[in-house]
Amino acid sequence: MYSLLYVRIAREVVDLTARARIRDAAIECFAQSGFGASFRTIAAHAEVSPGLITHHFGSKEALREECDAEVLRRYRDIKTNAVDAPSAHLLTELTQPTSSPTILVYLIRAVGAGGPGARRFLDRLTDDMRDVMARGVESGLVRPSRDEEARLRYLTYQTMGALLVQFLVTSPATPDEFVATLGDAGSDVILPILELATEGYLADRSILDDYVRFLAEPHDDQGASAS
Amino acid sequence: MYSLLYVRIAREVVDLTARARIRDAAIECFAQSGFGASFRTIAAHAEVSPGLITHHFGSKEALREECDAEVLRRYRDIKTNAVDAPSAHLLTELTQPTSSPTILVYLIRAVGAGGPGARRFLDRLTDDMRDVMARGVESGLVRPSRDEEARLRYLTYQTMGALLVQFLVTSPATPDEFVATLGDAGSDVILPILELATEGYLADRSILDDYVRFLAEPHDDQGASAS
DNA sequence: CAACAGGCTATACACGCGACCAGTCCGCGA
DNA sequence: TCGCGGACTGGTCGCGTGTATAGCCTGTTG
Repeated sequence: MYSLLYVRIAREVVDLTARARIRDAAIECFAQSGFGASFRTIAAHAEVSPGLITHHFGSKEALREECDAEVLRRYRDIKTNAVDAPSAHLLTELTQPTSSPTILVYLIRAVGAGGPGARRFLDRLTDDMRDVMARGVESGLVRPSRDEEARLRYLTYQTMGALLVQFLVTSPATPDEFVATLGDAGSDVILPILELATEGYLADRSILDDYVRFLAEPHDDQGASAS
Repeated sequence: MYSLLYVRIAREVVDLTARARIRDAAIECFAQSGFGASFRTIAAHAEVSPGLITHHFGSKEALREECDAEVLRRYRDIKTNAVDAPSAHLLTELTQPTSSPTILVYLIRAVGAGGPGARRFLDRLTDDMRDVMARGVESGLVRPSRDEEARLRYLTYQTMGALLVQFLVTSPATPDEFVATLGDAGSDVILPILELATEGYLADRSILDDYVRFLAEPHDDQGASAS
């Protein structure tokens, strides 16, 4: 019994157990070539046979879920370890090569894949953003919103969406190439981001004020919606 | 000779020629189920045999390109026909069910597919946005930017990205269902959009001002970058 | 009337995928 | 020492894809 434990510990230290190696290889392959990466590719990358993946995970979907969980875990680690750098907003933080390019690209691909998985990732991202924004509002750095949750969600969608689109049009060969692209085009993208963040782009307040006034009016479609 | 002409005209009026029917069916299927839609599905939708698609278009990529061109053409038509409604920004216009849901979803899917095709679509969208923004700046409705092109590009990426993400997490069964979803969640999304557009979310100008001052400083990495 | 041309169909092919399974090897436990 | 169980392998299967091709069927032409 304890010898089995020994083996497990030893393999975790020196080189991981085959199961973990497959998982890590899958994460890398998914980030590299999308979730269409074949078992054979992953197996070759993990230096195991294709059949072993099925043996350990049963199906591709199960493997995908385990990879998702692992990436989410690592992402949280990166976030909590980077609290010392109080960046103003999410994108600045994500753009930093601090977080592993593989994780960033996996996030983007997970969102890009859509479905419930994408929703889970976005919820997690929203959670992290929520803390940042709350602290920002408290410190007076960011304006309070009339609907904090809605603003949070849309900001997340917007930010991740811009990142996703940038990724899609670049179609980089490797995650590192993508973050390099971000750095290259950085001077072109940071200025509009900051401009839009501090000034917006509408010079006329009337549209917003009209809409707020419209929302303040009583509506009748709420009570009768269920019937 | 004229009888052949007659046939052509008649089919264009009553029902289109098989080639056009395939193209339209492909556009609809691509919007409905993505570009992975099979020849068989498209053929069934166009009421022809799968082989006929190959016969007319040669390959799937060629079919795709023809669909892209057609959608872009129709999109431009929709845009030019809707000049009478001077909407402030793109998303308001796109959200309207004025433009056919199929076209909107095809746009989103084309961007989501990535690659050079996505770039073409985004460039076209940027072009349209450029006119709107220029007119807005002229009329004093929107603030001028320190870098109009960069703002334009990022705004397009942001807007389309948010739309794309929304589409991906909803994973609607049909284009109509998607625009319906937009309408349902509209009250949750319009407010943050307007807020962010007119006020931004940063209360402190210092970050932007610092960056602008930083850009004004002379840089040495430009001349030595090539070596 | 007969022959032809082309739109159109049905079938067949090659390929890559995930899933599955019989068999091998190694190490722990009795 | 023997035997058992799980890690692991390589090959095979069915499926669905895009592509290629041989043949039918209709309308036109000499």
